[in-house]
Amino acid sequence: MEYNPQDIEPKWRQWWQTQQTYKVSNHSTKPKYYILDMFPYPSGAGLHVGHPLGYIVSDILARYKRLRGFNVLHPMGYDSFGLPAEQYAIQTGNHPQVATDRNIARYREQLDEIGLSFDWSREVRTSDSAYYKWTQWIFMRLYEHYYDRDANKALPIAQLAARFAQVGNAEVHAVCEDSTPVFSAAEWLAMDHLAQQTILLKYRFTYPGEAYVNWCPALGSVLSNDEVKDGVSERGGHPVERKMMNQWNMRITAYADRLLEGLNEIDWPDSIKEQQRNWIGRSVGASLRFDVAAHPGTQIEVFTTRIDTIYGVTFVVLAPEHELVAQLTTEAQRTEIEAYVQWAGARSDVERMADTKKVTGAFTGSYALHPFTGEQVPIHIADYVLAGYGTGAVMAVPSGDQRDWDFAKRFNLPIVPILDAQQNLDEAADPTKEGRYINSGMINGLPYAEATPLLIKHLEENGLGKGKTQYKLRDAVFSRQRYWGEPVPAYWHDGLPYLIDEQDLPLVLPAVDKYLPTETGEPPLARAKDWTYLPPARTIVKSMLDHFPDVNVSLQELEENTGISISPPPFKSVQIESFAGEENTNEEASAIGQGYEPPLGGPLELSTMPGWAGSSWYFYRYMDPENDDAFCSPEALRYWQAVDVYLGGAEHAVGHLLYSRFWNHFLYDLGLVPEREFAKKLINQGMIQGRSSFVFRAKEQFFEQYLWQRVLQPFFEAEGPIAQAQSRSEEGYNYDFAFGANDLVIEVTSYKLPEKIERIRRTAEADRKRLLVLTTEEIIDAINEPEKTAAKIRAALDSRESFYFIRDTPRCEQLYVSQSLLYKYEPDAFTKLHVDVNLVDNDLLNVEQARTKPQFDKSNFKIDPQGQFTTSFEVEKMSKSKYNVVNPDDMVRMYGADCFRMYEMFLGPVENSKPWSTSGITGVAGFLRKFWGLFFDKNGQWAVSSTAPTGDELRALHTCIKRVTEDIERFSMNTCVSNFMTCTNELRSLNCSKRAVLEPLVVLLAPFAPHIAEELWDQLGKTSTVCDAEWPVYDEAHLQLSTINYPVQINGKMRGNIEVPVDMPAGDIQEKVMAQEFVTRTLQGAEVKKFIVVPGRIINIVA
RNA sequence: GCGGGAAUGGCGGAAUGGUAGACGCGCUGGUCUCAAACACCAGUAACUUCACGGUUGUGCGGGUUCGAGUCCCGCUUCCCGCACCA
Repeated sequence: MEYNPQDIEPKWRQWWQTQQTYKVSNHSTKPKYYILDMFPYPSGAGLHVGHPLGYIVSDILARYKRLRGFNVLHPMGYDSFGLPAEQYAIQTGNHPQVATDRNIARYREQLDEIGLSFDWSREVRTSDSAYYKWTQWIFMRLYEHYYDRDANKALPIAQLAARFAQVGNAEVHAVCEDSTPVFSAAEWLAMDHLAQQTILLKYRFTYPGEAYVNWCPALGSVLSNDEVKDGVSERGGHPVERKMMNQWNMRITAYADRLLEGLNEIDWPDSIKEQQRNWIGRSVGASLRFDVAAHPGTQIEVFTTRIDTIYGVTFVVLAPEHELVAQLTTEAQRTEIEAYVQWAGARSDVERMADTKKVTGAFTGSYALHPFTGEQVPIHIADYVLAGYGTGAVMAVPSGDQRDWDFAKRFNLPIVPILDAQQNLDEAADPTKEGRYINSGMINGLPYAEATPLLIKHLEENGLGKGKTQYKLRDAVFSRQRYWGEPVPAYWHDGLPYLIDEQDLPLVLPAVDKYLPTETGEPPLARAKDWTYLPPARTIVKSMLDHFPDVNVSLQELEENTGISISPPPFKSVQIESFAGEENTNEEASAIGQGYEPPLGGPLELSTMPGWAGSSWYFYRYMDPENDDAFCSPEALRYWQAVDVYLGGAEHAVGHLLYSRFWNHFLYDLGLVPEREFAKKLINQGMIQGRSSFVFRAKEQFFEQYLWQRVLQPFFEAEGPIAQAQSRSEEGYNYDFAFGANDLVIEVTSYKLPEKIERIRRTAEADRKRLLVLTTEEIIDAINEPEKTAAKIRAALDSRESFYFIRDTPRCEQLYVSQSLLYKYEPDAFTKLHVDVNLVDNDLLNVEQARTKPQFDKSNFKIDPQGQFTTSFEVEKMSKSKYNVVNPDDMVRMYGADCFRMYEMFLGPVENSKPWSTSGITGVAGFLRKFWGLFFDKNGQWAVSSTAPTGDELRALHTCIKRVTEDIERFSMNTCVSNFMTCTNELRSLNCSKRAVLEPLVVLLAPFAPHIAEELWDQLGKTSTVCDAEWPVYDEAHLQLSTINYPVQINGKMRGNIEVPVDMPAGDIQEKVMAQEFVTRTLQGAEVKKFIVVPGRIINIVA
């Protein structure tokens, strides 16, 4: 029987499906193991060969753990809300669900082909209402909680309100907005509901608020910081501007410290942890206030990490947007300041980032009073001070900070040295902390370590400021003015948001007529009819009342008269199954809302949630995907706990991976999940890049004046119709002519193409411009279907853009077609493309056969000297827009899924990025064929025998078991494949077809190449799946040799080898080694100072 | 500028401080064949030698060690992330 993956693979995939081999139960006595892939956004482009890399790694791990006796949860789903589907909807008018469903179907098809062991019964889709019901539910829990600094965890907002009623907020240590006023218990109780709720919003984890946000006009939506790269939107690359808007926010800053600490307990790549630390950007320093001369009562608060440089302060700088700018500007300076503020405001982020070296600013005319010396220092504004960080104001120390130094130089402000270390402040600032302080009042003569605590103490004792920790992390903007996302489960009344009743979840996306913002600029949900919330009992009663206008009674009267409350309770207590061991109580809930009639309803929120909402908790839904009563049952959570290994790309470092940790910490505080961190181990798979192909077009001018007039025309005139291929060189260009006079193929090679030839990416745009681009595949088509191709070429060449270079694509690199061809077309004579001149046998030129049996005579082809194409490809991110996508389907069709899986693993370490290349896949294909060949004789007959294996055979097997086991454990899949190859080669040379050796090998191979393993397992006579076999254990005894081959070094240099029995004593070994010819020869009588035997390893003679 | 990572044949890449280059691709030669392809066998770091062998060699310069690709110190280059964060 011959190995033919196309025969066996679909058969077993079908069998696994009908057997439900991959279905996982939540009830098992086995230890659990949860291995998770980052779920994909199902884009219209489908999967490319880069996507499955991580899925294959996790699949191998999942299958391996299963063979080792674990109950393995290995699910997959789709992050199916998102912009592309919506853009498609805007363009076509179809509901985004349509595109989403279609894309998911395509993804599923492709994923299935690879033989991945996902339990599809647990699939989740973030855009399913049964799923986003729980996204909304978590949103509601966030709204109902605040962060308590004393408890160091999230607590119900009702408890906070209760404490306000007892002690006011001065004593309460809770995370809130800086602008929150201080009030006493009496003041709190005197506030009306509206005022109280407004205060509470400053504490809630999710809250609407005015803030500077990244507004993207092209997308018509705000974006979070991590969705903006280099001043443009990550998706689409549209410009982004800063704009003050009212948005829902997520108070992630409350967890800044917890998120930092948590990094220490998880096994994630250093780069990811570092990126997160960076993003959170904790810096410890002090905040202090400067009084302003001639403005009693006005203070400027600044933050500094270098309070030790306080005596070097010679001016103060405010951000142009700072709220005090207008007040502090003197009449004399007003014109200048206003002009500057306007100029700075008009600058986009891109511009600001582009010239950070340019020093700009303006003087307000006012002076601040130095808090330690009382000296007057000028107050400037400048856009190097950011409004969004710290207080938007800095104390400028030109001697210690380069930006302040630059500014001082530009505006002729004094620079005062403050350290006695040799400072050359004429050239640059000195940011070091070396030496002792001078010109520094109370800290003169002290070093840095002593000065800082002293100054902070002084600040705090004199009420000038305090030690403070500042973060770069901003609260995350949580609303998007888009359609295709989770509706925010809140409605508005009197300018305040209210949550809808939990019973009304999910709040389903309404139908709209168009997916665009309204004419007045409101989000698409404003187009929905009746996008208004009425609590359900009221909805019914009200509609009844509406239906019977004769019944002249209001809802309120009805409630009073019947005694039946048809309103939902104003605050719903949260039922919590606590994993943290202590119960959160909601007893004090009555403290708010007392004597207050909740609003009957109101217009629902028009914005939707951002893409990261649904992906911040999906790993729990897989544990219990059908549950309609909870996002996940406590039982399921207790069993599966958290993700053991999480696999995905590094591009989510500060987005998804940080938000998920935030939500998880929150859910943990509520006792809803058992672990602080949701993923113990994270592995980033490297990106597989694409090779982008470019076509070259001769510039028309070049063709007319140079190529044609000076090269081609004289050539034709001299030679007449060309019968044979010829070459000619001219000014650094080589032209190889291959065809007759009228239809001509010219290969042009040159290393100095650029100025005469333009490079064009092979894109839709290029095609639209009717540029003729032929791939080698199309050339092959041209032979098979000359009419079709001729028509295409004719159409293209009818235009003036008639001359093109044609380039092969990486997909066809096995075909020896040279890299660039230039066609000229004469309409009258053109009938057929004579590519066959270059090819040996036309009949064999279809792709399928060309793959298995290349039939070319290489000598007929132009191949570049290095055997590589020298021009015109670049390694880039693989992407549909770059026209460099390689499809896994094609690979699977050509070589089979097992081969594709193993080849992807064989490419190199999982975490490395690498360009995709198919060269080398034949090595893996050959291995599979050889492995298969161990089971069959030359005639294809089953050859497995029950003979007892020899020591060599057992050693080959057990070496393989040992290495593969160790390598899987450390995620070194590429060396696993090597080990299989080595073992197979050895067994082949030993002619081993023994069951005792091959059977364990099949199990070993099963995680990597499940199809061939299942087939051979079946042929070995097994009735149950190889997925449930037992992982073989290696036996050290089989690895032992009777002799050891020691390498012998003399003075650290390898000189030879010596074979000694395992049990030979060291003294005898030395005697034997010294007698060796190569030893005496190299030593030449030199005295041996030391004789080192590292048992089992090496011998080193020191002379 | 700051932070993280990397640098090994023609290529992808292997090497708990212990024979550098496993495994594969590519290339060269051979067997088979009318001839090719497939397959199989052998070779393949560089320099040197008829050969045995010798010398050099893991980005560069030092160091620790009997022994360094691996550890330490100082650089260079490249990739990734952040970037006027006070």
